[in-house]
Amino acid sequence: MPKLGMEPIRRAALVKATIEEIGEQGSLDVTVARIARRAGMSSALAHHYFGNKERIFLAAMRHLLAEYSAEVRDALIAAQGDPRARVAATLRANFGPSNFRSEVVAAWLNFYVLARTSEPAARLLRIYHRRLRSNLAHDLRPLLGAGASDAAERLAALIDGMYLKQGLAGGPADGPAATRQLLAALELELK
Amino acid sequence: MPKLGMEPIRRAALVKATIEEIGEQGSLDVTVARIARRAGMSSALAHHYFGNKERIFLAAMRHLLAEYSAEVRDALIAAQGDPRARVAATLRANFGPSNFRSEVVAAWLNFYVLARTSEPAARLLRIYHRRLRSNLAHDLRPLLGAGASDAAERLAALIDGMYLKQGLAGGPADGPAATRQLLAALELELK
Amino acid sequence: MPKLGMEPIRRAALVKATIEEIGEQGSLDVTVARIARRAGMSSALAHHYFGNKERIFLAAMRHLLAEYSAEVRDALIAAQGDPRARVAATLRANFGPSNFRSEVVAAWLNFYVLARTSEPAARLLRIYHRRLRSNLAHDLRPLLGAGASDAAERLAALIDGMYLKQGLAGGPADGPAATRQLLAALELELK
Amino acid sequence: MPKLGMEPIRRAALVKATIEEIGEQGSLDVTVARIARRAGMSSALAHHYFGNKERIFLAAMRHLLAEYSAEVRDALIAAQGDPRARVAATLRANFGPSNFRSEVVAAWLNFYVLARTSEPAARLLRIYHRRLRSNLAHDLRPLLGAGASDAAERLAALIDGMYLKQGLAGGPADGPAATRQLLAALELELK
DNA sequence: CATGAATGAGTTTTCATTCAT
DNA sequence: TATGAATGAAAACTCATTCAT
Repeated sequence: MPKLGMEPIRRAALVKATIEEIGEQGSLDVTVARIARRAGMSSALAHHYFGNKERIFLAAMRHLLAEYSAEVRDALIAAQGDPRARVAATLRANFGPSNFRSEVVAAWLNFYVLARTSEPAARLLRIYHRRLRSNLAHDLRPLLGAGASDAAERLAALIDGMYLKQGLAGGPADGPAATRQLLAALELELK
Repeated sequence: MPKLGMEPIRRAALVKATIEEIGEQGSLDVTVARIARRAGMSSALAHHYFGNKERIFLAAMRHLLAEYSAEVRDALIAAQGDPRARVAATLRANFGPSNFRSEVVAAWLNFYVLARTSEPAARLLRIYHRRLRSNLAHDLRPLLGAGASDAAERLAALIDGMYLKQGLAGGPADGPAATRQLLAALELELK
Repeated sequence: MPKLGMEPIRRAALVKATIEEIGEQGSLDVTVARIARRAGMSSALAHHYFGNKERIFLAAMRHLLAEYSAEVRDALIAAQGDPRARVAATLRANFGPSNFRSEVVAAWLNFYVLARTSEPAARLLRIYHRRLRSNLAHDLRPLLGAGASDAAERLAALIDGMYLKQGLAGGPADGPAATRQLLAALELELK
Repeated sequence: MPKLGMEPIRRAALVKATIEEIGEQGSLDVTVARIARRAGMSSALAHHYFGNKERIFLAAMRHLLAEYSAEVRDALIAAQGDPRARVAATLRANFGPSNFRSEVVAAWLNFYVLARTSEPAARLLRIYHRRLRSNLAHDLRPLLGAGASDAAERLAALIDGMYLKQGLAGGPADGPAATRQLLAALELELK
């Protein structure tokens, strides 16, 4: 017997299953049928809720991005007003346990690929990119002045590079090591 | 009008077409039929020469890696013995016109994804990763001592991050800008 | 107009179509597409229900074997306890109208070939072989003692030989003639 | 440098390779390319000599049949005029080491299947069938009179049944055991 | 005599998506 | 709300066969 109010539950289950499936498979070549089975429903229902496969992927991306944003936001709140602490907090947030998990990194990498095909996916990724860079630049400005923007660019690229490295390694993610490297780079940027 | 000695010509044409196709499509979801057509032959012939699709991809990766290695090697020769010049040359080589072309970057990104599925692809990528890091570390050692290894890691990750950024941007690649950022980072590493 | 509970109907239709197709074609070189069309559905649906071609073949074999076993069983029941009547009944059952039809014989012959490639098919055929021989031997024991086993072997081989002959002839099967020969052989075995 | 007079050598090599390949593969699903490679030549050359695949198969059948006939003929010569000895010799010849080899049996079985598709193959097999039966009947006539024909039919079918059994078993062929059974059946036929 | 080159045609299998229930 | 039924379209891969050399 179908229940009322299932929609958000189903959608969340599908998003979760999508990320797990992509993470496990290491590729966007996952079938709607498998995602749906993992989420405990038929593929027809998955289509009912999302319309098509691309939209399932987009929802998963949005979920990851939202989780990521929340983690950064929390870190910034904790850092209060101190610019240097804020930059460090932003960097750290990228490698916290909820973002820098092996399967999330894998999904992330694949969404970069998706972005080459799907304009909405590209848009989402660009938003994330811009926001990260502008956050960093904003907090680096008082410390570095005109050079803040380039420094932000470098730090952001370094983060992405660390993700890529982790994506290639395949094993469990070593967040602390990555964090250490980022903080060292920050140190250098600040002389 | 079959001719003798076509094999190397056909193989090269297929490798070239594969990179172009992946670059254009922005995804590994390219068909052997399309690659073959672009290379001017039937898909059956492509299979005849490579056996299967994965092996076509691997040949394309090997080609890119070889091109890359050649560029780095040439740059190092030009830099002669000076460590600092050698590091700078290595960094520059990554963003030279033959490596940092839009379609090559796209192919590259996709090979990272392929590496999650195909062990041979992962092996190739790991070799490249290790070599880049050890090259950098070797030349940084006289300049930085114990910190050379971490610095090499950061510079290498920064390179990858720049590729990722370019991959996302999609437009024509701006090698000089990327080079500038890398040289700035090197400056910082060397105090 | 999809209906519920189609699975058993579809499976049965595919099994039937497979036997007909093999019988008509006289070879295992039948395509799933043709089988499916004959069964009134798309080849995709055939795959949905059976997974792959081999499993379609195996289901067809199992069907034939089950039909065969049922016919033998019924004949044995009718023969009651009398050993000689039981042996005769077993022999007759092999050439009854449901087993000794031209297309069934053709399918049978092809399953012998399939058994050389597919272990599950070989297993099925071995079971049938063993069962036939042990049934015969069991009922011949009281009549022939130690020689029962060899006699069973001969009668069983004779049955197979008759199938082979029919398979080669190609025309409509002449069950009564085959039965007559088998019963004559039985006569000889029993002196 | 191509040599003169290669034709019979090439043809023989192809026939041999065909039988081996079918025997090994246990199926007619062997490719011309594999047969040719096994015979040490290109598939193009195989086509040059035989025109098409079916004709390669037919040549292999003819070869087997000729070998078989020779063995029977030799046995009959050895048996001289004695009818009973001639029948026994004919039976024995079927299970001699050159005919009753595992791979030959496998090829044989597959040619039965081929005969359902290829009229020339069917013709060859019918000739063999008829000749075996008429040979047996001819020699049984002085011993059994009117019953000779039926007895010949039974013995011939028994031979085929033994081949089929061996074909299913798959292991090395046990000629002596089969011979023993055939001679026992002959014994029974002759009272 | 001999072969590498080449392909058209075909086959299995997969999958996103739709629809009646 | 939920799903089993159903399929069109596509893709990888295979192979007999042909042909120029």
